[in-house]
Amino acid sequence: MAATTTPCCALIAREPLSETDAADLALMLKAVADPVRLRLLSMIGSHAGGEACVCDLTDAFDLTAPTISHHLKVLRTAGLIDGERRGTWVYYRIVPETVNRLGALFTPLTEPAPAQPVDAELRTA
Amino acid sequence: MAATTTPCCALIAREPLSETDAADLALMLKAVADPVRLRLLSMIGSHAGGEACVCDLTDAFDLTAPTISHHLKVLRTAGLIDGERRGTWVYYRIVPETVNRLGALFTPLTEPAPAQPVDAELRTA
DNA sequence: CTATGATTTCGACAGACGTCGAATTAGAGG
DNA sequence: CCTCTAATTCGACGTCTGTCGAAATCATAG
Repeated sequence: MAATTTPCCALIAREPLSETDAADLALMLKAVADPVRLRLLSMIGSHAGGEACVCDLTDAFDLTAPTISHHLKVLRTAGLIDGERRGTWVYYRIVPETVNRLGALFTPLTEPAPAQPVDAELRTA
Repeated sequence: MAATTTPCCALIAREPLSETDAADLALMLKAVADPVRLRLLSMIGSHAGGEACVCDLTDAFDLTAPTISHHLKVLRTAGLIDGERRGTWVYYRIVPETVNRLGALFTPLTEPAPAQPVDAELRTA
């Protein structure tokens, strides 16, 4: 019982990221690397019921509705949030699996190393 | 024994990010939201001895030395890596505290809520 | 001191990105 | 059917960003 534990660093520091994994992850990170989108994500996630109406979000910024809509689309395309129309309003909620994937990249691991290669962890929820 | 535990979501979904925190974090995330910089970070972190020479990194890409140097500067400015010159070569290593801060943002918390407000966690290592 | 190799700085350029106003789509309610 | 409001799409504009080649800096070796 020696070979399966690797008490080291964050996932990103385990082994060099493949070119395609890096490109993939960069897309997700780009989506989140903007002050407005960070706040949107945070507002949606911390809103009562776990979801927020676009109207609530728009009011919280000094930006036009098209701009907010654009940012929401970026987050949605990256799989970080999910939107649903109910009547006149559209409600967005966080997709925890995708958000967690980002966290796993940079969070130090103290657990035993997985049986599968790193790729598996990156791609799976 | 009721008020101090909040078994909820990631830090980012705890409460709405302040405007300044969001701007601050976006800077760090922008630094990492690029395929080349992600791979650089990964290569540095996973390299033997926890550090890598610029020459090693440059060889791994189809990019010119100035471009790699530019990306390293972005990572260094964001506080994600730290460089040191030893003789002819310059060696870079990861700054784990900064990297961990990113992870904490998106990683779900199952621990008791902190005594300090969320701001404290975002700013501290 | 000069030469050589490693790394960074500088200036330029093409492409990506955030923002807006105008126009469009989609329901709700007369 | 018409109107009103919510939200998205579209087109345009200025700015930021990734890349390069040329030049500068730094340290070791002759």
